Amino acid sequence: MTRTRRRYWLMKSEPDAFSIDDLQRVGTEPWNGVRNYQARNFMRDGMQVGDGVLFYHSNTAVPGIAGTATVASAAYPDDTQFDRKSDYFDPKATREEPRWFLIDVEFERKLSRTIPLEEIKQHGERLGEEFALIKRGSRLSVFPVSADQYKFLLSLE
DNA sequence: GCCAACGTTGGC
DNA sequence: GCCAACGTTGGC
Repeated sequence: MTRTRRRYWLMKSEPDAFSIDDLQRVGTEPWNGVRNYQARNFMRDGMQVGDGVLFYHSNTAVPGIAGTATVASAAYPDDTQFDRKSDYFDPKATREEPRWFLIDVEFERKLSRTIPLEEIKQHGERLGEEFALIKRGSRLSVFPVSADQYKFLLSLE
């Protein structure tokens, strides 16, 4: 078997809906509800068990990186796409041809403090202006982070 | 295949 | 709550 270098990702969640504390409580959570093709493709085609995840709190008073997690499963179909009663129901998806995939995310640790977006932005030059978190207008909720970016961001803790 | 209209994201 | 930026939908 070939060994694959661990990859890193950033995943956004609105803490009112699901926070790092919620993840700590449940341990592992299926990352359902992603309905963006680019984000889906990262989960379906890019992620592997053991990959590192920066857990980001969005749409909250102080948005920022709140914890770390790991990818805990291979990609599989997001069940909510088949559930008529779910907000994430997709009438065009079928069991035979699912449209949306997810992975399980496992709690690693909560940071001693949330690293605020405002502070991260001050390191744009260090992180690269193309970094999706600080790139103007970027709304992607799942995207790759380089090993260097990962290490640097956590060094701000 | 174009593109206007619409819905969503997410910082502020 | 506002609204800029973006992605998706659907008529043509």
